[in-house]
Amino acid sequence: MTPADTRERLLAAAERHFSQYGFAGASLRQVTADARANLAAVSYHFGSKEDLFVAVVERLMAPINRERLGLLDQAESRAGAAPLEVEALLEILIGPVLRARKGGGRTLRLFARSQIEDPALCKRIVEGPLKVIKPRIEAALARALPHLGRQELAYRLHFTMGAVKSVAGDQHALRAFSRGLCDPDDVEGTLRQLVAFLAAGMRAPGAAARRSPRRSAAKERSR
Amino acid sequence: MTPADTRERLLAAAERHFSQYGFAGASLRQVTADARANLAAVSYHFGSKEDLFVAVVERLMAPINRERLGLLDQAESRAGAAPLEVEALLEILIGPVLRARKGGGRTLRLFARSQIEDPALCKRIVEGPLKVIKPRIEAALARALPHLGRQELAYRLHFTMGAVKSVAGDQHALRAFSRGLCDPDDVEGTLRQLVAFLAAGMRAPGAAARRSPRRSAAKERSR
DNA sequence: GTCTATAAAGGGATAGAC
DNA sequence: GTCTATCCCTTTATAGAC
Repeated sequence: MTPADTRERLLAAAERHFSQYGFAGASLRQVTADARANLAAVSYHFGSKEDLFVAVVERLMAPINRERLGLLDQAESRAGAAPLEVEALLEILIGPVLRARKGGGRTLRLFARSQIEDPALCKRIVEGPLKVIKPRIEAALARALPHLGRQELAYRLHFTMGAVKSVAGDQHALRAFSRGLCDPDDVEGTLRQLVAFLAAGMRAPGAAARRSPRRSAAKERSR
Repeated sequence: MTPADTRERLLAAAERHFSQYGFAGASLRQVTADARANLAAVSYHFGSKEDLFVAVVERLMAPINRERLGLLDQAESRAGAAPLEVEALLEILIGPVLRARKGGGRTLRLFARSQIEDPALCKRIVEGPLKVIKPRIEAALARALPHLGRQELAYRLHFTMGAVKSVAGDQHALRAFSRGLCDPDDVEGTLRQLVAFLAAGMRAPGAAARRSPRRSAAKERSR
Protein backbone atom coordinates (compact mmCIF):
# COMPACT_ATOMS: atom_id res chain seq x y z
CA MET A 1 0.00 0.00 0.00
CA THR A 2 1.97 2.93 -1.26
CA PRO A 3 0.76 6.26 -0.01
CA ALA A 4 -2.30 7.56 -1.76
CA ASP A 5 -2.98 4.54 -3.82
CA THR A 6 -5.95 5.04 -1.60
CA ARG A 7 -7.12 7.16 -4.47
CA GLU A 8 -6.88 4.21 -6.83
CA ARG A 9 -8.62 1.86 -4.44
CA LEU A 10 -11.41 4.36 -4.04
CA LEU A 11 -11.83 4.60 -7.80
CA ALA A 12 -11.89 0.84 -8.18
CA ALA A 13 -14.40 0.34 -5.39
CA ALA A 14 -16.57 3.22 -6.57
CA GLU A 15 -16.59 1.71 -10.04
CA ARG A 16 -18.02 -1.51 -8.65
CA HIS A 17 -20.62 0.15 -6.47
CA PHE A 18 -21.78 2.82 -8.91
CA SER A 19 -22.15 0.37 -11.77
CA GLN A 20 -24.07 -2.05 -9.61
CA TYR A 21 -26.29 0.25 -7.56
CA GLY A 22 -26.31 3.47 -9.55
CA PHE A 23 -25.36 6.91 -8.36
CA ALA A 24 -28.15 7.37 -5.84
CA GLY A 25 -28.15 3.74 -4.79
CA ALA A 26 -24.47 3.52 -3.94
CA SER A 27 -23.30 4.85 -0.61
CA LEU A 28 -19.91 6.33 0.13
CA ARG A 29 -19.79 4.37 3.34
CA GLN A 30 -19.96 1.11 1.44
CA VAL A 31 -17.52 2.35 -1.16
CA THR A 32 -14.94 3.41 1.38
CA ALA A 33 -15.37 0.25 3.39
CA ASP A 34 -14.85 -1.79 0.22
CA ALA A 35 -11.77 0.26 -0.61
CA ARG A 36 -10.46 -0.16 2.95
CA ALA A 37 -10.29 3.61 3.16
CA ASN A 38 -11.75 6.21 5.39
CA LEU A 39 -15.03 7.90 4.66
CA ALA A 40 -13.41 11.30 4.75
CA ALA A 41 -10.95 10.21 2.06
CA VAL A 42 -13.61 10.79 -0.59
CA SER A 43 -13.90 14.45 0.29
CA TYR A 44 -10.16 14.80 0.46
CA HIS A 45 -9.34 13.12 -2.86
CA PHE A 46 -12.35 14.00 -4.97
CA GLY A 47 -14.46 16.61 -3.27
CA SER A 48 -17.90 15.07 -3.43
CA LYS A 49 -19.84 12.00 -4.42
CA GLU A 50 -20.68 13.49 -7.79
CA ASP A 51 -17.06 14.34 -8.50
CA LEU A 52 -16.10 10.81 -7.62
CA PHE A 53 -18.67 9.45 -10.07
CA VAL A 54 -17.37 11.60 -12.89
CA ALA A 55 -13.80 10.60 -12.07
CA VAL A 56 -14.79 6.95 -12.26
CA VAL A 57 -16.44 7.34 -15.65
CA GLU A 58 -13.52 9.31 -17.00
CA ARG A 59 -11.01 6.75 -15.82
CA LEU A 60 -13.07 4.01 -17.45
CA MET A 61 -13.62 5.73 -20.78
CA ALA A 62 -10.22 7.32 -21.34
CA PRO A 63 -8.34 4.19 -22.48
CA ILE A 64 -11.31 3.08 -24.55
CA ASN A 65 -11.49 6.36 -26.40
CA ARG A 66 -7.72 6.41 -26.86
CA GLU A 67 -7.96 2.99 -28.47
CA ARG A 68 -10.84 4.08 -30.68
CA LEU A 69 -8.95 7.12 -31.87
CA GLY A 70 -5.86 5.06 -32.59
CA LEU A 71 -7.80 2.49 -34.59
CA LEU A 72 -9.61 5.22 -36.48
CA ASP A 73 -6.38 6.99 -37.39
CA GLN A 74 -4.88 3.71 -38.50
CA ALA A 75 -7.87 2.67 -40.59
CA GLU A 76 -8.23 6.06 -42.22
CA SER A 77 -4.59 6.30 -43.16
CA ARG A 78 -4.77 2.81 -44.64
CA ALA A 79 -7.88 3.69 -46.64
CA GLY A 80 -6.44 6.90 -48.00
CA ALA A 81 -9.16 8.91 -49.71
CA ALA A 82 -11.72 6.10 -49.73
CA PRO A 83 -14.43 6.02 -47.07
CA LEU A 84 -14.21 3.23 -44.52
CA GLU A 85 -16.52 0.24 -44.45
CA VAL A 86 -19.46 0.53 -42.08
CA GLU A 87 -18.53 -2.77 -40.47
CA ALA A 88 -15.00 -1.55 -39.78
CA LEU A 89 -16.31 1.66 -38.24
CA LEU A 90 -18.74 -0.18 -36.03
CA GLU A 91 -15.94 -2.47 -34.90
CA ILE A 92 -13.89 0.54 -33.95
CA LEU A 93 -16.80 2.11 -32.12
CA ILE A 94 -17.95 -0.98 -30.28
CA GLY A 95 -15.00 -3.34 -30.04
CA PRO A 96 -12.93 -1.38 -27.53
CA VAL A 97 -15.92 -0.99 -25.19
CA LEU A 98 -16.96 -4.62 -25.26
CA ARG A 99 -13.39 -5.84 -24.91
CA ALA A 100 -12.84 -3.68 -21.84
CA ARG A 101 -12.73 -5.46 -18.49
CA LYS A 102 -15.61 -7.86 -17.94
CA GLY A 103 -16.93 -7.50 -21.46
CA GLY A 104 -17.36 -3.80 -20.91
CA GLY A 105 -20.15 -4.59 -18.49
CA ARG A 106 -19.21 -2.02 -15.93
CA THR A 107 -18.26 0.55 -18.51
CA LEU A 108 -21.51 0.23 -20.37
CA ARG A 109 -23.62 0.08 -17.26
CA LEU A 110 -21.97 3.16 -15.92
CA PHE A 111 -22.36 4.91 -19.22
CA ALA A 112 -26.01 3.91 -19.47
CA ARG A 113 -26.56 5.11 -15.94
CA SER A 114 -24.86 8.42 -16.51
CA GLN A 115 -27.42 9.03 -19.25
CA ILE A 116 -30.47 7.95 -17.33
CA GLU A 117 -29.57 9.35 -13.93
CA ASP A 118 -29.41 13.01 -13.10
CA PRO A 119 -29.25 15.13 -16.29
CA ALA A 120 -26.51 17.23 -14.73
CA LEU A 121 -24.38 14.12 -14.38
CA CYS A 122 -25.17 13.18 -17.96
CA LYS A 123 -24.07 16.58 -19.17
CA ARG A 124 -20.72 16.32 -17.44
CA ILE A 125 -20.07 12.97 -19.13
CA VAL A 126 -21.13 14.06 -22.59
CA GLU A 127 -19.01 17.18 -22.42
CA GLY A 128 -16.07 15.32 -21.00
CA PRO A 129 -15.11 11.84 -22.21
CA LEU A 130 -17.22 12.03 -25.38
CA LYS A 131 -16.20 15.45 -26.59
CA VAL A 132 -13.50 14.35 -28.98
CA ILE A 133 -14.42 10.86 -30.12
CA LYS A 134 -18.04 11.36 -31.11
CA PRO A 135 -17.57 13.91 -33.91
CA ARG A 136 -14.79 11.78 -35.39
CA ILE A 137 -16.94 8.67 -35.55
CA GLU A 138 -19.88 10.64 -36.84
CA ALA A 139 -17.88 12.18 -39.66
CA ALA A 140 -16.43 8.84 -40.70
CA LEU A 141 -19.90 7.29 -40.70
CA ALA A 142 -21.29 10.13 -42.78
CA ARG A 143 -18.63 9.43 -45.40
CA ALA A 144 -19.32 5.71 -45.30
CA LEU A 145 -23.07 6.26 -45.67
CA PRO A 146 -23.60 9.06 -48.17
CA HIS A 147 -27.20 7.98 -48.74
CA LEU A 148 -28.20 9.17 -45.25
CA GLY A 149 -29.26 12.65 -44.25
CA ARG A 150 -27.71 14.20 -41.18
CA GLN A 151 -30.83 13.68 -39.14
CA GLU A 152 -31.11 10.09 -40.21
CA LEU A 153 -27.49 9.40 -39.35
CA ALA A 154 -27.96 10.97 -35.92
CA TYR A 155 -30.98 8.76 -35.26
CA ARG A 156 -29.17 5.63 -36.32
CA LEU A 157 -26.07 6.38 -34.32
CA HIS A 158 -28.28 6.89 -31.28
CA PHE A 159 -30.08 3.60 -31.88
CA THR A 160 -26.70 1.96 -32.30
CA MET A 161 -25.50 3.10 -28.91
CA GLY A 162 -28.78 1.95 -27.42
CA ALA A 163 -28.27 -1.53 -28.81
CA VAL A 164 -24.70 -1.60 -27.52
CA LYS A 165 -25.75 -0.50 -24.06
CA SER A 166 -28.45 -3.15 -24.04
CA VAL A 167 -25.89 -5.93 -23.78
CA ALA A 168 -24.87 -4.60 -20.38
CA GLY A 169 -28.14 -3.15 -19.11
CA ASP A 170 -28.45 -5.71 -16.44
CA GLN A 171 -25.66 -8.16 -15.86
CA HIS A 172 -28.11 -10.97 -16.46
CA ALA A 173 -30.79 -9.34 -18.59
CA LEU A 174 -29.47 -10.66 -21.91
CA ARG A 175 -29.04 -14.13 -20.50
CA ALA A 176 -32.47 -14.06 -18.87
CA PHE A 177 -34.33 -12.61 -21.84
CA SER A 178 -32.81 -15.16 -24.16
CA ARG A 179 -33.34 -17.95 -21.66
CA GLY A 180 -29.66 -18.84 -21.72
CA LEU A 181 -29.24 -18.76 -25.49
CA CYS A 182 -27.05 -15.67 -25.48
CA ASP A 183 -23.90 -15.41 -23.43
CA PRO A 184 -22.88 -11.80 -22.70
CA ASP A 185 -19.47 -13.06 -21.57
CA ASP A 186 -18.83 -14.25 -25.11
CA VAL A 187 -17.50 -10.87 -26.14
CA GLU A 188 -16.44 -11.76 -29.66
CA GLY A 189 -19.68 -13.54 -30.43
CA THR A 190 -21.77 -10.67 -29.13
CA LEU A 191 -19.63 -8.21 -31.07
CA ARG A 192 -20.15 -10.14 -34.32
CA GLN A 193 -23.89 -10.19 -33.72
CA LEU A 194 -23.97 -6.50 -32.97
CA VAL A 195 -21.91 -5.49 -35.99
CA ALA A 196 -23.93 -7.61 -38.41
CA PHE A 197 -27.21 -6.28 -37.07
CA LEU A 198 -26.18 -2.65 -36.88
CA ALA A 199 -24.36 -2.53 -40.20
CA ALA A 200 -27.52 -3.72 -41.94
CA GLY A 201 -29.55 -1.12 -40.09
CA MET A 202 -27.11 1.61 -41.05
CA ARG A 203 -27.22 0.58 -44.69
CA ALA A 204 -31.03 0.60 -44.84
CA PRO A 205 -32.39 3.05 -47.41
CA GLY A 206 -32.92 6.57 -46.13
CA ALA A 207 -36.27 8.30 -45.81
CA ALA A 208 -35.88 10.02 -49.16
CA ALA A 209 -35.44 6.68 -50.89
CA ARG A 210 -38.37 5.22 -48.99
CA ARG A 211 -40.71 8.03 -49.96
CA SER A 212 -39.61 8.50 -53.54
CA PRO A 213 -36.74 6.40 -54.87
CA ARG A 214 -36.01 8.86 -57.65
CA ARG A 215 -35.38 11.93 -55.53
CA SER A 216 -31.78 13.04 -55.58
CA ALA A 217 -29.77 12.35 -52.48
CA ALA A 218 -28.55 15.93 -52.30
CA LYS A 219 -31.74 17.30 -50.83
CA GLU A 220 -31.98 14.55 -48.27
CA ARG A 221 -28.41 15.01 -47.17
CA SER A 222 -29.07 18.63 -46.25
CA ARG A 223 -31.96 17.91 -43.90
CA MET B 1 -61.41 13.94 -4.46
CA THR B 2 -63.36 10.73 -4.12
CA PRO B 3 -62.24 8.50 -1.33
CA ALA B 4 -59.15 6.52 -2.13
CA ASP B 5 -58.36 8.10 -5.38
CA THR B 6 -55.44 8.79 -3.14
CA ARG B 7 -54.23 5.52 -4.53
CA GLU B 8 -54.40 6.88 -8.06
CA ARG B 9 -52.70 10.13 -7.13
CA LEU B 10 -49.94 8.18 -5.46
CA LEU B 11 -49.42 6.08 -8.57
CA ALA B 12 -49.32 9.15 -10.78
CA ALA B 13 -46.86 10.98 -8.58
CA ALA B 14 -44.70 7.91 -8.09
CA GLU B 15 -44.60 7.46 -11.86
CA ARG B 16 -43.17 10.95 -12.25
CA HIS B 17 -40.62 10.61 -9.48
CA PHE B 18 -39.42 7.09 -10.22
CA SER B 19 -39.03 7.77 -13.92
CA GLN B 20 -37.12 10.96 -13.24
CA TYR B 21 -34.95 10.01 -10.26
CA GLY B 22 -34.91 6.23 -10.35
CA PHE B 23 -35.91 3.85 -7.61
CA ALA B 24 -33.18 4.72 -5.16
CA GLY B 25 -33.17 8.39 -6.08
CA ALA B 26 -36.85 9.00 -5.50
CA SER B 27 -38.08 9.54 -1.97
CA LEU B 28 -41.48 8.59 -0.65
CA ARG B 29 -41.67 11.88 1.16
CA GLN B 30 -41.44 13.78 -2.11
CA VAL B 31 -43.82 11.38 -3.82
CA THR B 32 -46.49 11.71 -1.15
CA ALA B 33 -46.09 15.48 -1.00
CA ASP B 34 -46.51 15.65 -4.77
CA ALA B 35 -49.61 13.44 -4.53
CA ARG B 36 -51.01 15.59 -1.71
CA ALA B 37 -51.19 12.43 0.35
CA ASN B 38 -49.79 11.30 3.64
CA LEU B 39 -46.51 9.49 3.93
CA ALA B 40 -48.19 6.58 5.67
CA ALA B 41 -50.56 6.16 2.73
CA VAL B 42 -47.84 4.34 0.80
CA SER B 43 -47.61 1.64 3.41
CA TYR B 44 -51.37 1.40 3.63
CA HIS B 45 -52.07 1.17 -0.09
CA PHE B 46 -49.04 -0.63 -1.40
CA GLY B 47 -46.97 -2.03 1.43
CA SER B 48 -43.53 -0.74 0.60
CA LYS B 49 -41.54 1.43 -1.76
CA GLU B 50 -40.66 -1.57 -3.90
CA ASP B 51 -44.28 -2.68 -4.15
CA LEU B 52 -45.22 0.83 -5.20
CA PHE B 53 -42.59 0.76 -7.95
CA VAL B 54 -43.86 -2.52 -9.32
CA ALA B 55 -47.44 -1.24 -9.21
CA VAL B 56 -46.40 1.82 -11.19
CA VAL B 57 -44.70 -0.22 -13.89
CA GLU B 58 -47.61 -2.62 -14.13
CA ARG B 59 -50.12 0.19 -14.46
CA LEU B 60 -48.01 1.74 -17.19
CA MET B 61 -47.40 -1.42 -19.19
CA ALA B 62 -50.80 -3.10 -18.95
CA PRO B 63 -52.65 -0.99 -21.57
CA ILE B 64 -49.60 -1.05 -23.84
CA ASN B 65 -49.41 -4.81 -23.76
CA ARG B 66 -53.16 -5.12 -24.24
CA GLU B 67 -52.87 -2.98 -27.35
CA ARG B 68 -49.95 -5.02 -28.63
CA LEU B 69 -51.84 -8.27 -28.16
CA GLY B 70 -54.90 -6.85 -29.91
CA LEU B 71 -52.89 -5.64 -32.88
CA LEU B 72 -51.07 -8.95 -33.08
CA ASP B 73 -54.28 -10.96 -33.04
CA GLN B 74 -55.74 -8.70 -35.71
CA ALA B 75 -52.68 -8.86 -37.96
CA GLU B 76 -52.33 -12.59 -37.63
CA SER B 77 -55.95 -13.31 -38.41
CA ARG B 78 -55.70 -11.04 -41.47
CA ALA B 79 -52.56 -12.77 -42.66
CA GLY B 80 -54.00 -16.24 -42.27
CA ALA B 81 -51.27 -18.83 -42.66
CA ALA B 82 -48.67 -16.40 -44.02
CA PRO B 83 -46.01 -15.02 -41.70
CA LEU B 84 -46.26 -11.31 -40.92
CA GLU B 85 -43.94 -8.68 -42.34
CA VAL B 86 -41.07 -7.72 -40.07
CA GLU B 87 -42.01 -4.07 -40.36
CA ALA B 88 -45.56 -4.78 -39.23
CA LEU B 89 -44.31 -6.75 -36.26
CA LEU B 90 -41.90 -4.04 -35.23
CA GLU B 91 -44.70 -1.48 -35.48
CA ILE B 92 -46.81 -3.62 -33.18
CA LEU B 93 -43.94 -4.05 -30.75
CA ILE B 94 -42.80 -0.43 -30.69
CA GLY B 95 -45.75 1.72 -31.75
CA PRO B 96 -47.87 1.29 -28.62
CA VAL B 97 -44.94 2.14 -26.36
CA LEU B 98 -43.88 5.24 -28.21
CA ARG B 99 -47.44 6.46 -28.58
CA ALA B 100 -48.09 6.13 -24.88
CA ARG B 101 -48.29 9.35 -22.88
CA LYS B 102 -45.44 11.75 -23.55
CA GLY B 103 -44.06 9.67 -26.36
CA GLY B 104 -43.60 6.75 -24.03
CA GLY B 105 -40.85 8.66 -22.28
CA ARG B 106 -41.86 7.72 -18.79
CA THR B 107 -42.78 4.20 -19.75
CA LEU B 108 -39.49 3.56 -21.46
CA ARG B 109 -37.43 5.24 -18.80
CA LEU B 110 -39.12 3.28 -16.12
CA PHE B 111 -38.69 0.10 -18.10
CA ALA B 112 -35.04 0.85 -18.74
CA ARG B 113 -34.57 1.59 -15.05
CA SER B 114 -36.28 -1.58 -13.95
CA GLN B 115 -33.67 -3.46 -15.94
CA ILE B 116 -30.66 -1.57 -14.76
CA GLU B 117 -31.63 -1.05 -11.13
CA ASP B 118 -31.83 -3.79 -8.56
CA PRO B 119 -31.93 -7.23 -10.23
CA ALA B 120 -34.73 -8.26 -7.87
CA LEU B 121 -36.83 -5.41 -9.20
CA CYS B 122 -35.94 -6.43 -12.73
CA LYS B 123 -37.08 -9.95 -12.07
CA ARG B 124 -40.46 -8.86 -10.80
CA ILE B 125 -41.03 -6.83 -13.96
CA VAL B 126 -39.90 -9.52 -16.36
CA GLU B 127 -42.07 -12.12 -14.68
CA GLY B 128 -45.03 -9.79 -14.48
CA PRO B 129 -45.92 -7.43 -17.32
CA LEU B 130 -43.73 -9.16 -19.89
CA LYS B 131 -44.76 -12.75 -19.22
CA VAL B 132 -47.41 -13.04 -21.93
CA ILE B 133 -46.42 -10.58 -24.64
CA LYS B 134 -42.78 -11.49 -25.15
CA PRO B 135 -43.22 -15.11 -26.30
CA ARG B 136 -45.95 -14.05 -28.73
CA ILE B 137 -43.77 -11.42 -30.37
CA GLU B 138 -40.83 -13.77 -30.41
CA ALA B 139 -42.77 -16.55 -32.10
CA ALA B 140 -44.17 -14.21 -34.74
CA LEU B 141 -40.70 -12.85 -35.44
CA ALA B 142 -39.29 -16.35 -35.75
CA ARG B 143 -41.88 -17.09 -38.44
CA ALA B 144 -41.16 -13.82 -40.22
CA LEU B 145 -37.41 -14.46 -40.17
CA PRO B 146 -36.85 -18.13 -40.92
CA HIS B 147 -33.24 -17.47 -41.87
CA LEU B 148 -32.33 -16.73 -38.23
CA GLY B 149 -31.32 -19.23 -35.59
CA ARG B 150 -32.93 -19.01 -32.19
CA GLN B 151 -29.84 -17.51 -30.63
CA GLU B 152 -29.51 -14.95 -33.36
CA LEU B 153 -33.15 -13.94 -33.05
CA ALA B 154 -32.75 -13.56 -29.30
CA TYR B 155 -29.72 -11.30 -29.76
CA ARG B 156 -31.48 -9.15 -32.31
CA LEU B 157 -34.64 -8.79 -30.27
CA HIS B 158 -32.50 -7.70 -27.36
CA PHE B 159 -30.66 -5.15 -29.49
CA THR B 160 -34.02 -3.97 -30.77
CA MET B 161 -35.30 -3.24 -27.30
CA GLY B 162 -32.05 -1.47 -26.52
CA ALA B 163 -32.51 0.83 -29.49
CA VAL B 164 -36.10 1.51 -28.49
CA LYS B 165 -35.13 2.32 -24.93
CA SER B 166 -32.41 4.63 -26.18
CA VAL B 167 -34.95 7.16 -27.43
CA ALA B 168 -36.07 7.71 -23.86
CA GLY B 169 -32.85 7.14 -21.97
CA ASP B 170 -32.56 10.71 -20.98
CA GLN B 171 -35.36 13.11 -21.78
CA HIS B 172 -32.87 15.23 -23.64
CA ALA B 173 -30.17 12.76 -24.60
CA LEU B 174 -31.40 12.18 -28.14
CA ARG B 175 -31.84 15.89 -28.71
CA ALA B 176 -28.45 16.68 -27.20
CA PHE B 177 -26.53 13.93 -28.98
CA SER B 178 -28.00 14.96 -32.30
CA ARG B 179 -27.50 18.65 -31.55
CA GLY B 180 -31.18 19.33 -32.14
CA LEU B 181 -31.53 17.34 -35.35
CA CYS B 182 -33.72 14.67 -33.82
CA ASP B 183 -36.91 15.47 -31.98
CA PRO B 184 -37.96 12.74 -29.54
CA ASP B 185 -41.38 14.38 -29.28
CA ASP B 186 -41.97 13.62 -32.95
CA VAL B 187 -43.28 10.17 -32.15
CA GLU B 188 -44.29 9.13 -35.66
CA GLY B 189 -41.01 10.30 -37.16
CA THR B 190 -38.96 8.50 -34.53
CA LEU B 191 -41.08 5.39 -35.02
CA ARG B 192 -40.48 5.40 -38.78
CA GLN B 193 -36.74 5.78 -38.22
CA LEU B 194 -36.69 2.97 -35.69
CA VAL B 195 -38.70 0.56 -37.82
CA ALA B 196 -36.63 1.18 -40.95
CA PHE B 197 -33.37 0.72 -39.05
CA LEU B 198 -34.43 -2.31 -37.05
CA ALA B 199 -36.18 -4.11 -39.90
CA ALA B 200 -32.99 -3.96 -41.94
CA GLY B 201 -31.00 -5.25 -38.98
CA MET B 202 -33.43 -8.09 -38.48
CA ARG B 203 -33.24 -9.06 -42.13
CA ALA B 204 -29.44 -9.11 -42.17
CA PRO B 205 -28.02 -12.51 -43.12
CA GLY B 206 -27.53 -14.91 -40.23
CA ALA B 207 -24.22 -16.21 -39.00
CA ALA B 208 -24.57 -19.39 -41.04
CA ALA B 209 -24.95 -17.38 -44.22
CA ARG B 210 -22.04 -15.15 -43.25
CA ARG B 211 -19.72 -18.07 -42.62
CA SER B 212 -20.78 -20.22 -45.58
CA PRO B 213 -23.57 -18.97 -47.82
CA ARG B 214 -24.42 -22.43 -49.09
CA ARG B 215 -25.11 -24.09 -45.76
CA SER B 216 -28.76 -24.99 -45.29
CA ALA B 217 -30.73 -22.83 -42.93
CA ALA B 218 -32.02 -25.85 -41.00
CA LYS B 219 -28.86 -26.38 -39.01
CA GLU B 220 -28.61 -22.71 -38.10
CA ARG B 221 -32.20 -22.57 -36.95
CA SER B 222 -31.58 -25.26 -34.39
CA ARG B 223 -28.69 -23.49 -32.71
C1' DG C 1 -2.77 12.07 4.03
C1' DT C 2 -5.39 9.78 7.26
C1' DC C 3 -8.19 9.43 11.03
C1' DT C 4 -12.29 10.12 14.68
C1' DA C 5 -16.22 12.30 15.79
C1' DT C 6 -20.08 14.65 14.75
C1' DA C 7 -23.02 17.70 12.50
C1' DA C 8 -27.26 18.21 9.83
C1' DA C 9 -30.32 16.26 7.11
C1' DG C 10 -33.05 12.79 5.06
C1' DG C 11 -34.53 8.06 4.43
C1' DG C 12 -38.48 4.09 4.99
C1' DA C 13 -41.51 2.13 7.97
C1' DT C 14 -45.05 1.87 11.64
C1' DA C 15 -47.97 2.44 16.02
C1' DG C 16 -51.94 4.25 17.33
C1' DA C 17 -55.43 8.18 17.50
C1' DC C 18 -59.26 9.62 14.89
C1' DG D 1 -58.81 5.53 5.07
C1' DT D 2 -56.24 9.14 6.79
C1' DC D 3 -53.53 11.41 9.95
C1' DT D 4 -49.60 12.71 13.47
C1' DA D 5 -45.73 11.56 15.66
C1' DT D 6 -41.92 9.03 16.11
C1' DC D 7 -38.59 5.18 15.78
C1' DC D 8 -34.45 3.96 14.05
C1' DC D 9 -31.36 3.94 10.63
C1' DT D 10 -28.53 5.87 6.93
C1' DT D 11 -26.84 9.39 4.27
C1' DT D 12 -23.14 13.15 2.74
C1' DA D 13 -20.06 16.30 4.31
C1' DT D 14 -16.79 18.54 7.39
C1' DA D 15 -14.08 20.14 11.48
C1' DG D 16 -10.15 19.28 13.75
C1' DA D 17 -6.72 16.01 16.01
C1' DC D 18 -2.78 13.42 14.64
